[in-house]
Amino acid sequence: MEEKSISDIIEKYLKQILDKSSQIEIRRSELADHFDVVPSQINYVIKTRFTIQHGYLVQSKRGGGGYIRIERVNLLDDVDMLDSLIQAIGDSVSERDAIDIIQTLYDEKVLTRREGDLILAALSKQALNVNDCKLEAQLRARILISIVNRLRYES
Amino acid sequence: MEEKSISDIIEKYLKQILDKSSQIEIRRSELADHFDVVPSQINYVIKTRFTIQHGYLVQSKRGGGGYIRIERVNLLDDVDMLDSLIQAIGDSVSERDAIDIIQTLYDEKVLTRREGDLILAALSKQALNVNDCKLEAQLRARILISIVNRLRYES
DNA sequence: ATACAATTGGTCAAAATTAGTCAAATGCTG
DNA sequence: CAGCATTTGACTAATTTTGACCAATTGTAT
Repeated sequence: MEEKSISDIIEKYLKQILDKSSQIEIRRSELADHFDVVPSQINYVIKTRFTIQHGYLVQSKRGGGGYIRIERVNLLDDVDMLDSLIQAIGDSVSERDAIDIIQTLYDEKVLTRREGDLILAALSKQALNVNDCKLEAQLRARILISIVNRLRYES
Repeated sequence: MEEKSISDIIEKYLKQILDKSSQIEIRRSELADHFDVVPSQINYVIKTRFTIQHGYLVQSKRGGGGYIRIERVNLLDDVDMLDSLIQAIGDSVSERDAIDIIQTLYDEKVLTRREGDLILAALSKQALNVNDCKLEAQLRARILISIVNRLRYES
């Protein structure tokens, strides 16, 4: 469907493993060799596709015996999940981050598909276009926090 | 129905595929090469012939592995009602008006109670507070229109 | 212990690869 | 001819890919 770039392929590979084991440890250069890319591309994949907004936690260690560990975290297990989410949102959110956050909330069954779609319509670049990228991202953060806070009152 | 322009031919080509597969992914430059036109003509064809009013949803991605995806979606029955609602919204909406509009959509069973609540959280004075009442009302109108437009179809 | 070499991973920015925008030029139709 | 649609291309924006340089950790020789 959408594995056009090598980054997409690496992402899919890692997520397939993470579907089963909740945590994996890789050797950066090994994985890079396996897909015939430079090592720093692994960092790129992780930075763009395994953020906390996506529901993943990443730890690493350098030097001999170094590794990169990716862990799938279940936000729902966290009693103050909404709090930590608001924490993660901060005071500025790009549209891409918003998509990731809504996707995670959907994955966690906090939102229905339709609710997520409607929220994304509200957070879209088009809707918030205000000729000031900074203000736009701040608005998006405030709206998102307002919605997340509204989620506290039911369900 | 003779296709006079190359745009018509490209449109027909794409719609023939979409008659069978409900979704296609193209590479802009490839398609442009195939019909021997400049890449931006593909954008023209899409913008004039594959709008949401026509029942198509378009998504795209730039950069390596980029694509343009066109999806045929099911338009809902009460599209006319949404049109007149958008007319009524205009380019500025107070929070009070927003509440009324959401209430109407709820009464018409276009929105669930929860969806309405979440939308109102997004449209609240608090969320949109931007120290400029006029801008705030304009933003509220744009967000509301974006949401209403999203209601035109189901994915 | 200390120094140095070896082994990992991290950062950052340039280059490459797509797509988007906009307006001028051109063509077509009433 | 006037007005609208189409075609074109220069400029812009987003995303990925690559590589040079940096930082941390471990192993080893003195």
